[in-house]
Amino acid sequence: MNLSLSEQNMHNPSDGGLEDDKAELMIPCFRRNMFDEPITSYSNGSIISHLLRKTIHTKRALDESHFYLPNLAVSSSTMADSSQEDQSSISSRDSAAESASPGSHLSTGASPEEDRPLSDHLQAKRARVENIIRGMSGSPNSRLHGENERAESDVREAREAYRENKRKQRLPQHQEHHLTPPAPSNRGSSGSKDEECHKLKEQLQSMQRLLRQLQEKFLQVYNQEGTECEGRDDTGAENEDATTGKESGFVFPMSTDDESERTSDRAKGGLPDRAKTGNLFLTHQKESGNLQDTLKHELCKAVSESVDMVFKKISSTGLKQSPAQRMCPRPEHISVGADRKSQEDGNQEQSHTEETGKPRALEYYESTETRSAEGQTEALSLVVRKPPLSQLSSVTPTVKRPYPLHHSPFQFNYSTPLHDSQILEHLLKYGPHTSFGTLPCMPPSMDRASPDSVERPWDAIAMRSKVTSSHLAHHPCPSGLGPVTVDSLCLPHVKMECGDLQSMAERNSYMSLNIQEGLTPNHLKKAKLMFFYTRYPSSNVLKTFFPDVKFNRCITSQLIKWFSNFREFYYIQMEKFARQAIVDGVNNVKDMSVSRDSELFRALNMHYNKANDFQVPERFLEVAEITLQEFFNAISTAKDSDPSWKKAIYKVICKLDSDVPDEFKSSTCL
DNA sequence: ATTCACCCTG
DNA sequence: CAGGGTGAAT
Repeated sequence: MNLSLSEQNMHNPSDGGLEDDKAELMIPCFRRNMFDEPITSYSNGSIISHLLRKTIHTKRALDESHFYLPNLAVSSSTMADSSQEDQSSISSRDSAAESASPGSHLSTGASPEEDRPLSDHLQAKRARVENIIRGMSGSPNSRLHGENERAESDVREAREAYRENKRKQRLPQHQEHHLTPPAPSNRGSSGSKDEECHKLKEQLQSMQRLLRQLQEKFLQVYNQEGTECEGRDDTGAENEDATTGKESGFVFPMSTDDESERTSDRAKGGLPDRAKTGNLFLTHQKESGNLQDTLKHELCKAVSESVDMVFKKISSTGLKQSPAQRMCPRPEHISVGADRKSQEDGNQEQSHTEETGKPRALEYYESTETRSAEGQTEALSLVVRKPPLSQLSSVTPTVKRPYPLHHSPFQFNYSTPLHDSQILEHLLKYGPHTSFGTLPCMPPSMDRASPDSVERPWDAIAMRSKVTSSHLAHHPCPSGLGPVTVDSLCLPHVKMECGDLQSMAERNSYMSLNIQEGLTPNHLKKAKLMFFYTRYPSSNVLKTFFPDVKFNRCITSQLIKWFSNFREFYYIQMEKFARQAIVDGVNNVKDMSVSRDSELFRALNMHYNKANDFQVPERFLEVAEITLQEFFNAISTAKDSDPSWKKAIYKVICKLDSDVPDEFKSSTCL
């Protein structure tokens, strides 16, 4: 599914068997997400179930928890080991894990670690979880900074190795990162790194708040149910907070520069929970099932709200630039500020690693030029190749045209989690590589995009037209959605990278509604009429008479194929009527004539001029007659025994082309 | 190696 | 009408 899940599968490979494992599995993921990813890739229900159980355990076994501490280090090193293994032997498992759905943890066995005794395994996981909770109640700052560094470096290794491996295996991953922001760049500028750290801290804080609230609530209930209120060495103050509605007892040592976030988080997430908690106090012990459900529900809310806050926070930090900066984001801003939200994938990392020494503006244009040059020299193939992943972020600016202002990326509301449909919609509108924050401020030089950079979208449109052209007649294009929209689709990437996305797009009427470029049914009709004049049009003729078509190899081939098909039908009819005449006893070639009344002409006219709204030139009748006579002669003299007997006829006919009237040059002649 | 035309098929 | 296969021409 995504990196997080895949790694999750890798690093927790022994999650087979027990139902509990499924929930417990979430916690390592949860913890890791504090550092590098938002919590989006697991189900709330699982987490809540786990937390409900875990809180009890924590309470009872809290003082044991130090016993498990070493396991945390084991866990960390295990990740690193996995990452190394990843490059070699794990590849098969890797792909298996990738193909596995999030809910298929139970079936992803076949790992060496699965042989580990289950009790050990469970203990280890439990230890990790408990350590998290303990650390949350204790001094997150001290613990987190130490572990953060260690884990981050381990995770970094693992992730990079994993990515390296993954890049080789498959490039299209955009749809897999919708909800998973790219991992922080570790090699970027120190400024961006600080920014990353800051954001991670904020995420961590949110998570901590959530866990704390969870503990509060559950311990309240637990105390209510239990006979005594055990001294809660780590969260003692929380009881009061919960009952009084104040969280003053919680002071997160972690340094933060944004108190308002916490405040608003309380307002949004905390208070409703607490109101609910008040009700929970009335819940009887026998109704613990209902209580659990209620808790789950509330926790779902709290988690989602927390995620909202994190996203909102990140979004707002991304906008904390001067207006000028905002309007003209440098590439890394595009990546960091936008791609993370768009969840496209971790490519932004490359933008940091590339030519970090250069002035950004220079890098920006240089990369653009590089891409354009490549686009120029690269042969255009039917299957548009995806540019190397490492260059995607630098490509981004080149592909785009200026977009209408109402498409401003900042219109995108990041305070709410992005849903797949939103992502898809954005991808369809702006293209998968469009940073959500790029376009309204493209440099002027980008506006008048070089022919090469425009070529790619056209290529794809042409290809799309092959698929959708037959539908276009039934879906007249809204006039308001012109080439800009089509261009914005940036289909080459969609087509080549995301099979899934592409298929989704094909099912989306949005696509067929807005593609009016390339070869349309009208072009086909026009080509058919042109066939009355020329059976063998040169590519120059085609280009001359289809001025509204952006020609590339694909389009040209398609047009040539059209005329090939026309000829095919034409010659088939000729042969058929010639043979029929022979069968009918015609002996003289001169008896073979073609008039507007003849069956042959009606057949041809029906094929090329179905609407019969075009006056077929007389010359075509002559050519048709000549062709028919050629066939008649050939068949009469038994030349058709030669496998290539038709070629002589073709040779004659191809010389009979006449000029196409200039009226056909107008794209509006139809 | 590429392009094109033809042929066949669906 | 498009796609795939084939062979000739370049």
